[in-house]
Amino acid sequence: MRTFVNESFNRLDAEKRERIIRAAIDEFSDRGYELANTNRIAERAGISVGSLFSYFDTKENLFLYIVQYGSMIIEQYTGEVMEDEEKSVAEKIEYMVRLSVRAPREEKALLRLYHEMSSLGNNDFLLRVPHSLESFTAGKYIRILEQGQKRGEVRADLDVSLAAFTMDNVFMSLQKAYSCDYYMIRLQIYTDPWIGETKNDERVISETLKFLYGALLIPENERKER
Amino acid sequence: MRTFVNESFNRLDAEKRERIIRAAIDEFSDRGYELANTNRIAERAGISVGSLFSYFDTKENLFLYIVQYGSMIIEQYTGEVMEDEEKSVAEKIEYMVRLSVRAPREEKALLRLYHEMSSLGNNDFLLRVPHSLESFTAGKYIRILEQGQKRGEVRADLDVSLAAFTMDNVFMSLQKAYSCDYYMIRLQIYTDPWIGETKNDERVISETLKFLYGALLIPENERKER
Amino acid sequence: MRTFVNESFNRLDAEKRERIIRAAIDEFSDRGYELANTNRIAERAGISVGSLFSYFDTKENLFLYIVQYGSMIIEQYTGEVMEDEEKSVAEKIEYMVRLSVRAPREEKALLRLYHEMSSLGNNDFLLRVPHSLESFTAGKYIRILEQGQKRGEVRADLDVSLAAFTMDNVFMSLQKAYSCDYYMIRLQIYTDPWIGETKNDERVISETLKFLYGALLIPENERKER
Amino acid sequence: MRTFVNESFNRLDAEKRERIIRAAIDEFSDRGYELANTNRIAERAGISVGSLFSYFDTKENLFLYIVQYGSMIIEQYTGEVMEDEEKSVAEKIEYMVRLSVRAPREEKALLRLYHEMSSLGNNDFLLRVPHSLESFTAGKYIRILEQGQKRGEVRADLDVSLAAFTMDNVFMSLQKAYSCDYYMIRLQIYTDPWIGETKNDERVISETLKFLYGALLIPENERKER
DNA sequence: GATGAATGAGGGTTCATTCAT
DNA sequence: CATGAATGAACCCTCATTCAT
Repeated sequence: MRTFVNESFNRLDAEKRERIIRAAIDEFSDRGYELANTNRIAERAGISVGSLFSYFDTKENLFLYIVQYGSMIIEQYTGEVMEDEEKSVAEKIEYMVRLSVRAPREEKALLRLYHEMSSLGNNDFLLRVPHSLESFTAGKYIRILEQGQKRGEVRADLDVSLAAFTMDNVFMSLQKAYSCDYYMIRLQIYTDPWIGETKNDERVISETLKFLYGALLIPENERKER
Repeated sequence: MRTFVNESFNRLDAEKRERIIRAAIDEFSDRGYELANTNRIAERAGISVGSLFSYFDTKENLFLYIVQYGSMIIEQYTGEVMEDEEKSVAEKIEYMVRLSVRAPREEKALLRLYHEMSSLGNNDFLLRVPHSLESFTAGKYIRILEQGQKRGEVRADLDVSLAAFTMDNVFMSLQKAYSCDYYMIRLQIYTDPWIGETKNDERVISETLKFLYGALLIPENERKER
Repeated sequence: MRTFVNESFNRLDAEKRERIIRAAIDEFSDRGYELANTNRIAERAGISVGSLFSYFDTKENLFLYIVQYGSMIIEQYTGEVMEDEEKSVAEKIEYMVRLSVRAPREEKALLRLYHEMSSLGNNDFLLRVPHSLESFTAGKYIRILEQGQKRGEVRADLDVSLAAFTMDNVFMSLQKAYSCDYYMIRLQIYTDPWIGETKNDERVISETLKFLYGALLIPENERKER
Repeated sequence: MRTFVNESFNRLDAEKRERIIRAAIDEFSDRGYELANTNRIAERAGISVGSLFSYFDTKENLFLYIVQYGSMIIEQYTGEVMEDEEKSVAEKIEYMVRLSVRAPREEKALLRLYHEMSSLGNNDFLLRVPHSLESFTAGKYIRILEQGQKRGEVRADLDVSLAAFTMDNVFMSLQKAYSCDYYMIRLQIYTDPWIGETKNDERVISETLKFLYGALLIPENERKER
């Protein structure tokens, strides 16, 4: 795995490292890559620019490191539930949908950052972005669906790769709706009729689940016993 | 509807207006909002900066106008098919999925631009973005599903607002995968196993349709006659 | 001839152009290339940095232009005397020696600048430096000596290229002694015994001439009539 | 003689001292004074910056010390030959010319350094530069010429101070032509016609000698016996 | 004495916007 | 109305020097 950080950064004590990472996440997620200001990141972190640039050679490297770091944090959220053999596919999907709605509240900056990265748009910069999170996630989703097919929970006629891709799209869209202003507004446009109703989240969750179950699962009453 | 453009722009002859719009679309979609350069836009358009700023008060306004303009173009693509009473919901969905894969080829810059806007991320700027396209689209999708429910094509237990939202998410993700580098790479991660196979597009389309039909439609053999 | 300047600069009125050139010459010759500050150059010239960088793309280009400009000025000094068929080689040499002592007083900054360029030391930058002055001067000196050989004034056994080179070295060293602190001190070390004596310049001139005549010319009484 | 170094440096063992000096010479001659980096010098020398700055109070002092040191090395090259009573002036001049061509090959960095110093151009800094080498050399050259006059080898009408100065200028120009890129290019401009010929060095040497002999010496057949 | 992490002022360059012509 | 020269604040990154360990 490519490394974007200098040794010296890893020698720092955890508290300081954390401060710097948080300062960078906040700045990048507040203003986006271009508008983020390295001097301000240093200031937010309570260190000098000189130090910042001794830890990371360039603003780009700092950003890439932060993204990589964010990926790890997000991976942890998906956690062990997904690997749990006992859990049904339906339960795992529910876990992910709930996470997609809940995570943004706890790690808003991190998810914005993630969105920011995907927005780098269209320069060569992008090729240096670490896609480890995507690969990891993709593999996990595909495996869940494959296993679900074997167990008779998931529709046998689906191409698991593509089904996993589309499912992930749904998760991602949900996360964005709960972390980025633009997507939040978009959600509100759709849910305008509800405005003022409580328990919106619960409703979003249950409807999204209905959607995904319909798309992916074999209705319980039709499942063959194995 | 808020207007971001000065009168003087509308008095221009169509050819010049078109030139300016294209120059702006290209520049914004090539470099993203922050990196786009108003001087270069003027140059690309063959006019002076002074003129450009007499048509649009600020870079922001220019961008917003361009996005609004792009929305109109994209709206046209969805066209009359969607309103056609003769067409089934399944046919309309198929039309949209095919469009999501095809449109990026024809209007890549426009779609990137659209993505660029959604990436503006998190500043007050965003609140001024025209959401007319979203509102329009949202309404259309909701109506289609409502009608589908009446006709017995669409699952009756769905909340149409939310179902439309999720369906739109799937369309959007598809469009991004075919117009923005980052999302293209992400798609490739999922479809790695296929690499080298031909007819990828057709496969993406058919699998996405399977997904959406499963999520939204009542299987034909279960439909009640009305 | 490579051009380091943008069109816009040439469109400026002469007075402003002169001001900018002088400001740059002064700054570069005062502080040397690395320490010269483009913001200060703009300030000295009474323009904005923005303007300065619209005339010259980079500090490097500005410097190169200034050097090229300086070369032209210096060339003019050598003037027509050198081409005058009536003048003897001895007279031409005397002219150059006197010029080498006098010019630094009138164009100290220019000559320092020239020295500064030769001091850029050892980076690829150097290869972009215009050597037109050198080529021009070299050609002129070589021609003078060749003609002198034909006329029987210059020793026939000399290789004119190398003799011209060494003669030029002597001129250059003299110019530096009169324009750059370091070389001035060096001259003083040699002439320490004289300190306090007046007419030092005249003495330097006459001794340098004696040196060069001895090296290059056939004593008058030994010249063959042609 | 002013000292630019702290006691602590002299207490170091010779090997370490040498390492530091070489690192500094290399860095200064590679990049020039302004671009030379003290952190890199320390690194090249395998010591810490802290130590470096305990030996030398400032970058300037380090540079001045290094120049002084280089002077000593170069002095050694002129060696005893110059003092040898048996040798004729012609032989001594030939020795110096050959040295001027050869030395740069062996001590390129040192000579560049020397050139770099003379390029410091025009700041008060310069006044602190050690001119011991110049004084030493000047004295030596003057003495040689004086002795030559007494012996009837050197033209009696010359002012030895000035003749020595000009002769030194010729040596210096030669050294620069063989150690600094700019002056190398200048030499090539003069010797363009020769390009491709071998034995260029030998030719430069013999022509330079012809030049200097003509300038300084009494032709052998005209010498009075003493 | 030795280390090397930390400092922060400084500089080349860009670009949205203005305004005299 | 059109032009495009002019503006200057803002930003990424460097590096000589210090000082706590």
